[in-house]
Amino acid sequence: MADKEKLTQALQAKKANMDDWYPEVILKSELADYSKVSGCIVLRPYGYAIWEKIVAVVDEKLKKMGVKNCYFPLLIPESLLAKEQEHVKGFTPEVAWVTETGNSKLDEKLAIRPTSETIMYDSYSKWIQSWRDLPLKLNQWNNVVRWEFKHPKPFLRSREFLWNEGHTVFASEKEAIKDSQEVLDMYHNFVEEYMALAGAKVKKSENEKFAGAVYSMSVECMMPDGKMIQGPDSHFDGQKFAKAYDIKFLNKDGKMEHAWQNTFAISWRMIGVLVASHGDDRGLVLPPKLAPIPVVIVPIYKDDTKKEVMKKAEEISKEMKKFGVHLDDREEYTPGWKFNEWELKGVPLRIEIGPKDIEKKSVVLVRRDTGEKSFVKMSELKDKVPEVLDAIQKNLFEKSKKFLEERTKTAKTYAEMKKLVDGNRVLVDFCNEPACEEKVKGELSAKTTGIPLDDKFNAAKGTGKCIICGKPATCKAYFSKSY
RNA sequence: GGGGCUGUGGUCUAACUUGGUAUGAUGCGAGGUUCGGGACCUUGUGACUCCCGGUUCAAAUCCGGGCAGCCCCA
Repeated sequence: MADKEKLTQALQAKKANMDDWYPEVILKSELADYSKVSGCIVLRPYGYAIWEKIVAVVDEKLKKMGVKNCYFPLLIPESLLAKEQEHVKGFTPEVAWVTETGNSKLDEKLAIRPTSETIMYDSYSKWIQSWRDLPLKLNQWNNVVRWEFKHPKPFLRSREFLWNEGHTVFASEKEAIKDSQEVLDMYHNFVEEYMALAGAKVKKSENEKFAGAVYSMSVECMMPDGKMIQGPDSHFDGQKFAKAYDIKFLNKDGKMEHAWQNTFAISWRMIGVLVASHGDDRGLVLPPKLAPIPVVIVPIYKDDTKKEVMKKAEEISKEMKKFGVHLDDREEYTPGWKFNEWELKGVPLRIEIGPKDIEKKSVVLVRRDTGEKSFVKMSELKDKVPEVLDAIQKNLFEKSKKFLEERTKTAKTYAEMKKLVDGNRVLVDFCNEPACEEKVKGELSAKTTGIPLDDKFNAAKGTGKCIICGKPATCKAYFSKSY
């Protein structure tokens, strides 16, 4: 009971205290666990199953775009890492190094990859000779290490994390830009349609762009406390890396040119956003499209009805196999116990079947998102289950969208922004100068979470003066507290 | 970057102020009884009290350092 009380307390604190609720629900639902290494978490099978689903969907989408998977080494020689100045400056404070093996020191220390631009582009410079070698679209699903010094948080800020890193090369600027936009759209679609999270497509400010990029775009999500968090991103790198790593090709006219490049990524951080956004006082709430177990059947029986109930439950389970149904046939737990456990684990839909249901030739459906119970004829179950799963998916997204809209404000003055910035994202006229952004960081602990992009990737234009410095606004930008 | 809190079987916890090898629950194993919202009974199992050092006849308890987790502020 003590265990239960503790759990309930922490879980019921979601609204009041996210910081307590969030790690608790991750541990109790067996998504992940802490490890002996600070900032490095253990992804347990249930959590890994969600990651596998994310990988499966995104991987398929990438392949459709002509991206091929590959694998590059975990270790990167120091000399390679140092070639692109801005990139190095951005990453070296967080790099973990291998300096010795066994008892001997290495001549050149090796970086554990914080990202793989440097080692991949060294190969690219060899592989790309002619315009016929382009475009080159490679991706790897791997792990990277960034030794952050802020307090780690499972998924949201971990020192090692899983992600994909796509690195594409094109013969022209136009092609590269178009491709980076398609990638961002793909991620945006994934975030909204599969994760059921409202995602804002934005261009990053000068201050927040990726180290080495010409410009960066991302999908930004809002956490329940109104702080923004960066989701998947897509960067246009121009020819910066091509020049640093000597990636050149002979064009159709026989002239040597530097190639144009993009990079893009989505990480397991999104699992954290998913957990925090959809979860409630009972635990996780998973969107059907990413739930390892979308539907669970809980049989209810007494000794004399056990045989009959189980037979029917197995029958239904088989019939519904394609929806990913799991039959909880454990005998050592009572139905009530199972209800609670599966709710904690966020299973979107529960089917209850007991003697009374069999009599009426129906079952009880219970939605995780609303808690709503309904009675459904067994004969209609095959149509009803996908319908309800779909409704849950939509409902989660609509809730997320509404939340983001409610928490989106505009401000005309700095004072107004100061009032609104706690718990909202605030749209203002902005000059896009790093100095202005640093000022806001210092004074309000807030930063830009991007310049809004429309469907055609036009960045929102400024219509007056930057509300921070008063110089002409070159764009509109969202300011908010962020993760 | 600055400040604070915490660390005891797998989990949650009592004892810490006032030093004497650890309380209770949960979990786990076995058996029985139960099963429509975390049932119950019997019995068994499980902790060199985060690590290193110091003080002491004696340390979970006091002191120092480390590690880890959490919170607040910049």
